[in-house]
Amino acid sequence: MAGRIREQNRALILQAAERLFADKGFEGTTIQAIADLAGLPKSNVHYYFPTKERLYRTILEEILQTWLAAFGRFGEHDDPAEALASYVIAKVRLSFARPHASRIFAREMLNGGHLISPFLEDELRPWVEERAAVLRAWTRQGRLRPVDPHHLLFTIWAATQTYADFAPQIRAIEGGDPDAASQAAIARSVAEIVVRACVAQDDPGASTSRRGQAASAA
Amino acid sequence: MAGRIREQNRALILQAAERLFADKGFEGTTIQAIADLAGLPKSNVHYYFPTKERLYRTILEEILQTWLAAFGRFGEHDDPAEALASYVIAKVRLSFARPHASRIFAREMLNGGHLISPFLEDELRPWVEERAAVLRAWTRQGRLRPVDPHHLLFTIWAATQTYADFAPQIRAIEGGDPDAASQAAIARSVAEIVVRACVAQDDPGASTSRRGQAASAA
DNA sequence: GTCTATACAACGATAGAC
DNA sequence: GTCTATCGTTGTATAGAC
Repeated sequence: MAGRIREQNRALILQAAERLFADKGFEGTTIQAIADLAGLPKSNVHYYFPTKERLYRTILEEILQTWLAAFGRFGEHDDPAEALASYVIAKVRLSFARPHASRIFAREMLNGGHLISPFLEDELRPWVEERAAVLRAWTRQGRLRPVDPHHLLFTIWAATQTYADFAPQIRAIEGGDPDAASQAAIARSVAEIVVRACVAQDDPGASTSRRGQAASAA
Repeated sequence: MAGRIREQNRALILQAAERLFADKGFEGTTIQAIADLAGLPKSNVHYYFPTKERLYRTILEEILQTWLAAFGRFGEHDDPAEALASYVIAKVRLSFARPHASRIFAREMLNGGHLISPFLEDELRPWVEERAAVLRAWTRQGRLRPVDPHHLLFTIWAATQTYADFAPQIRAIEGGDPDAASQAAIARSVAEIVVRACVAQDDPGASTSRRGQAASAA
């Protein structure tokens, strides 16, 4: 069963490469460093992935799939507070669960987004338009305050991904990396900010999210 | 007056380098590319800046100074809604005015923050503690809802800087880059989200910011 | 399938003519 | 102060032995 070794080595390389691409970027990562971290000779990396760019794109595509799967699919008939809170919480969880993926995605944006523009146009944009329609419907129904749907989503994405992308900043202010309990508290904190920002005060569903989740300050 | 040429060439190099470092990162930027963009031979870059790292650090330090100057200095006796809104608006303005600076800062974070950790510890952290004290005081006075001060600030930073750092994403969703009027509308939108999220409903100062700034959706 | 040796290109940096 | 030529190093990728 030679396929076993093949699978395992591929996985080792992908894992090492994801971490290094996240930490140092594409140009800052050498194949030698990937090989060292994976515990393999340099040539083996080239054996499994013909070029550095091919390896990078393999990783990037897996990340985009993960991103897509994490998008909430809330609809017009969901409860606004609940739907938004659970979306925010899922996104914060993803930032803590796969910080390297988040940072590779962030680097792709900083680099101009050329490699992911098909994703942005074909996947993200339609998703945003659907969600914006839901948000506007909620506003018409008086369940959501009038808020620009696009900018609300931008704010949610930014606020949730900052815990992965700007981890050194968080670390410097909080005095260390958050443990599992803190991560859950952070997710609630951010969800609370978002819900408070836009869910109508007299919406019955909002009451559950408005209470008992006050800040647990450092 | 040979000093004139010196100043001008230095400025040309710094300007070109800031843009390229923002677009492609430190490793992704070649001195040749900087020289080409500045309209100078490669050797001249080395004449004014002995090493690539020296050039990079010069740019980075100027950015940190700009960042520091943009920090709002709101205090306990300011109006919460007004103080937070003007801080958010100033930060959004800075993102649009100096997107390259923002993206170099973001890359520094993604790279682990090693070069800016003194800044984070010595400048940012004390500023955060002072502002957190103000936010807590406002909450005690009943002017601000109980919200985790740190996470509120993280959210503000992330939401404002995303317009520089993740510009390709904004572009893909909005269908183009925002003009001056759109930039002002964006600043108000984000400020509104932040103010609504945490300013107490019965605070008299909040009423001005709560009205008439509804979304101008795309 | 795995590893060693090496070709080839690109980059940062320097020396030295002007 | 400016520019040309070049050195030394590093990195990707490949060829070929095992």
